Amino acid sequence: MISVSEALSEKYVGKNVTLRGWVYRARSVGKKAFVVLRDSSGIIQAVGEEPALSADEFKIASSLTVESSIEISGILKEDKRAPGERELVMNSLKVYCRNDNFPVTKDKGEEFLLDIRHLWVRSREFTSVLKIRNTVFKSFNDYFYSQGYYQVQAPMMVSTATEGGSTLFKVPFFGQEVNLTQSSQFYLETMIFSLEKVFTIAPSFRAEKSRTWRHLTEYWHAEGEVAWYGNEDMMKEEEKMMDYIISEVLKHNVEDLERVGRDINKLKNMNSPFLRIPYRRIIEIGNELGLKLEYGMDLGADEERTITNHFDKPVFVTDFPVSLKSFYHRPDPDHPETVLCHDLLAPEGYGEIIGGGERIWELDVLKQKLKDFGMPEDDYYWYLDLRKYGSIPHSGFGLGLDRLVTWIAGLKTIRDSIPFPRTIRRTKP
RNA sequence: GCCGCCGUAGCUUAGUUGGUAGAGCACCCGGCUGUUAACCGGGCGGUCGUCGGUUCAAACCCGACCAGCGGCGCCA
Repeated sequence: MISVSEALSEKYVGKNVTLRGWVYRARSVGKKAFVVLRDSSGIIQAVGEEPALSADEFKIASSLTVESSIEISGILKEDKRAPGERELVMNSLKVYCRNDNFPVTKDKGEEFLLDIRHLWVRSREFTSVLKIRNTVFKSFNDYFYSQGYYQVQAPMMVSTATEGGSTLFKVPFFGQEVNLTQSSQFYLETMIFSLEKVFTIAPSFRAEKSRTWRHLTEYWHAEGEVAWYGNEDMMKEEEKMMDYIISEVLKHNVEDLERVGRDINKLKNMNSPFLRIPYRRIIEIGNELGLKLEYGMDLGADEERTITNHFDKPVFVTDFPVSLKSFYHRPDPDHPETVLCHDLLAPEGYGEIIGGGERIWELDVLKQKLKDFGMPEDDYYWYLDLRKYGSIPHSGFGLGLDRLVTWIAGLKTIRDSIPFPRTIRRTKP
């Protein structure tokens, strides 16, 4: 038993081999049956005719249907007429499951593809997305392990919010209520006091009723937190991480990127250092590009698109005004009206994929911030304790892995980056 | 939450001024000695999203409901 990619290599030419998989296409011409077989590694054409196949087998081979599961044996031959220039000349055929009417055909609409996502995940296009996604997740892990980080896990059921409280999912919990987590950040912060450098990959949940190409209700959140790091240290780490992830995708997934239509040359250009532009300057650049921005305004989707289309590499936007960021961001001691933070905006109009920065580590400053934001100290007693006992400067970040995959693969919507997207109106399949 | 849009066969869709539904793909049958999303001929397949209204007559006009999509805001 060998895989399709092995069968396409030189070493099996002339040998009798057996392949298992699914029918990608089936055609018959006169006394010959052509079957294109698909497995996880690729597709290969097989040809069948009598007497190498029995009369019964030939009849079955010439009437196979799309996505039926089969096992075929035969001699591998070079043949310029076959796609891939190698094909299997069948001498036996076994059918595991013959389908009638596989629902996916050449005509497919976006909604229908979401309804039959459990079948669409077999398509060559989506298989390529899954392979790119796999490289992104693996290389994220590998990068941080190589830098001495520890992977940790935080609870998904929590009682405190990290962002605004209105975006929390409430779930019943033994007669009480808990929330599904929006971020593992605060839990990661607790663990830097023992491990110093930690990261996690976990789902985060947002109950915002977003209807956009860049939001999921449940998304994969990669987060890191590092003792003693300042904002600039954190950005440098993220640049190296991004370099590594992109180089790994370019190393393992060129064929996949081509299949999903990604411009690979653009991706090759995405190496560090990335630009660092303070928020104040972004406002000026936006106005030079014809936008009407004022200091203190948040960057909306249109503004972000205009700005990120202006650059051909990712851009760190730093030093946001205090009012635009959540309570845990550390104000710049030299410019207390801004916080020591960064957003990483992907170019080509894709926009924000990372948010991070220094955390407030002084107890009195954090208490004041909680008060300013109208958040009850009691709920955050454990977060405040971190500032009471051996508190240290530290920084962290959160990365939207689905957004990263969307950008790297050049996809139209974040829903195409994940096998089973959860959105405001979709929980099936 | 706000603004906009769509719903006809399993899928993609045509359907004029209101006159009772047509195609391509998939599937089935037949043909073809090398197909490349094969091709050619035939066949199967429709509660026109649901309910109600107007009309001699509704896929088409009106209303309500259901389902979904796009954009904004929020963020990763």
